[in-house]
Amino acid sequence: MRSTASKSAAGHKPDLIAKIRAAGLRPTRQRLALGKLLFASGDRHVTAESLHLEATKAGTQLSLATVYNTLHQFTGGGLLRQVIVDGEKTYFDTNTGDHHHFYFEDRALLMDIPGDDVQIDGLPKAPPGTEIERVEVVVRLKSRA
Amino acid sequence: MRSTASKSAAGHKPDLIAKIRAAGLRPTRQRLALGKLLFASGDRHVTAESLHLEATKAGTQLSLATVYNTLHQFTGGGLLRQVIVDGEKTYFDTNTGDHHHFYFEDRALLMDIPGDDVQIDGLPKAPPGTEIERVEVVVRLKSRA
DNA sequence: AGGTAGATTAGAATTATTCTAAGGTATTGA
DNA sequence: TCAATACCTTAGAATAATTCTAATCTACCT
Repeated sequence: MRSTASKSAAGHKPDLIAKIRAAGLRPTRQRLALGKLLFASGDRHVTAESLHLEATKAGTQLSLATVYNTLHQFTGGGLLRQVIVDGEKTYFDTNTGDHHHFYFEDRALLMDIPGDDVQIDGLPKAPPGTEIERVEVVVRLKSRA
Repeated sequence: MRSTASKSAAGHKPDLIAKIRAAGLRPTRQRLALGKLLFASGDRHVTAESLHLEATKAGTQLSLATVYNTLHQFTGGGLLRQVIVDGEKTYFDTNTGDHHHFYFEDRALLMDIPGDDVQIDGLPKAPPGTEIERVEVVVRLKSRA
């Protein structure tokens, strides 16, 4: 053995490990594998099922329950954002910034709305005793006949 | 018998019967009962379960499946609008006009945003081959600490 | 290296919703 | 008005997404 790096972290980007640690989580094999899939490329939108399939195909064996757990833990740690558009499935978005979504109804596909140009005017104040946590805009698209 | 009105419609507002007929549906006892609950007062937001409970309390016996069916049929006929905010439940809104929602996360309660003052600017065009079906704005509220 | 808190897992449980097949009822045409 | 029929309703089973449970494992601190 030439290195003192922990086994689980071997061959993984320190970035990813730091990211997971920053979320208050241990960098386990499963979390590293899912984190790699999620954060390697640009912004992504996944469901628990799609990510589980992807991980399985990539050779990581883990249960769907773990994927659900991990997605929620990542969300809790600010690494992901949950987006709800169709009541069937819950989507998780690696873009945690303030932004909005296109939703392709036919394909059940979610896409970030590029740019931060979207502006909403004329919103009434939050009712007494409450405060606005977030404003979500979903633009529902259907394919043109 | 002094009247020739059909049995099921007895004692019900002709308005409601017309409304249900206009949606292409027969004014059955169950639909009239649910329609009465839904459209008697102003705008309402219900879930299948809440409406089923309400109907049961009001003395109408009907199955939850019928409530689901009826809500979807009313939606198909343009009498209701479906609103999805939390992935747990589907809400139905008697206000079918163009408007947006406050969502009280703590209470899982939906409320129309009053007025049509909300304006959204800076939205990009719909991607090629698609068209915008609807723009939905949900303002998520949490109670202030 | 060993103990322990935290993580993972399989499978059962839960929850919302839809389906199915059988019996009921509003409508319509005679 | 009445029977035929197309549409409704229903109980219960089925489905699908997600969460829970309790047992086993593992990362990490000492």
